[in-house]
Amino acid sequence: MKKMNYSRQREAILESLRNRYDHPTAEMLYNDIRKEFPNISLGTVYRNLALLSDKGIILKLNCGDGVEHFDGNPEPHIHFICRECGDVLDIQMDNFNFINTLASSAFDGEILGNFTYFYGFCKKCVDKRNNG
Amino acid sequence: MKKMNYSRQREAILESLRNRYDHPTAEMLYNDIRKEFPNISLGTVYRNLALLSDKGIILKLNCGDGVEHFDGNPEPHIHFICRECGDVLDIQMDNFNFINTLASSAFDGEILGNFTYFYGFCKKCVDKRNNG
DNA sequence: AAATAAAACAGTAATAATTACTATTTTATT
DNA sequence: AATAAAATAGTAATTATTACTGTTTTATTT
Repeated sequence: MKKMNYSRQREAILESLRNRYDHPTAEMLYNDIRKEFPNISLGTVYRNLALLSDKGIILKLNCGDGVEHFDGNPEPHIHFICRECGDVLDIQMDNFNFINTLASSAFDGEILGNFTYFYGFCKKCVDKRNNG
Repeated sequence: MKKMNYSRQREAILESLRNRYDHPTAEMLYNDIRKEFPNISLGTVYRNLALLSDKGIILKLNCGDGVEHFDGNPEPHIHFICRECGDVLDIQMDNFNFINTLASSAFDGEILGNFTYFYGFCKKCVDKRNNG
């Protein structure tokens, strides 16, 4: 694997991603980081996000809206997508990978893992519906 | 909802999709249908696939490769993606939606459903590895 | 069956997300 | 300080998908 030199931009991208919990797209991060690096290039953001997810330092998510989302937490975990506001949230469920065993017994091949997205309405939107 | 007139092209698209089990992309279906309708337009394929999935007659899948896949079986079911050959296969698992209940108790909001993809190596690729 | 209106079409142009290219700058090594 | 590799900004290219336009098909009404 190719050697990785330090870069301020990459550091800022990673830090920015780790400081937020909304699973942003490349463009969202770009807008964030521009405040600190006014002339960073969108290509730089994309390239570094690809690099970081190749190395397993971050996660790339396909939430179903046709745009790549990124997650600063590389540990496999479960996600939730709100049908109302579009937010992508974490669900903390330990030992969820038992479903791999379950699937293995229903499938003629080798199952290594899964990616699972739940959808529905987040607390914020449920509250808004009930109160507002 | 808008009324739907009959069209030969749409019928051919749906039939072609139902006759294959590899969860093709719009382009793959296009190439297939061109044999019967040499000057069908790719836009027509896209438009009809969108229409059909809006009506719940087919399913649109996001398999994580950045391209839309389609499934002639609109019943929610589980999918498997081969890391080797990229094939998208069905897994027949009844009562899988108990995981919604499981997730509900770990999440502060309303869970309506899930989409779950397993990945690994399909039988074909496992066999190839062992024999070839 | 002819007339009419709505829906669908083919073909093409436009859009959006992402990747590739290039000349320059930065980082790390000698 | 000199050098080579890696990264950058800025731009161009690519890919998947959607929108537009004038024409054809389908369905409805006379």
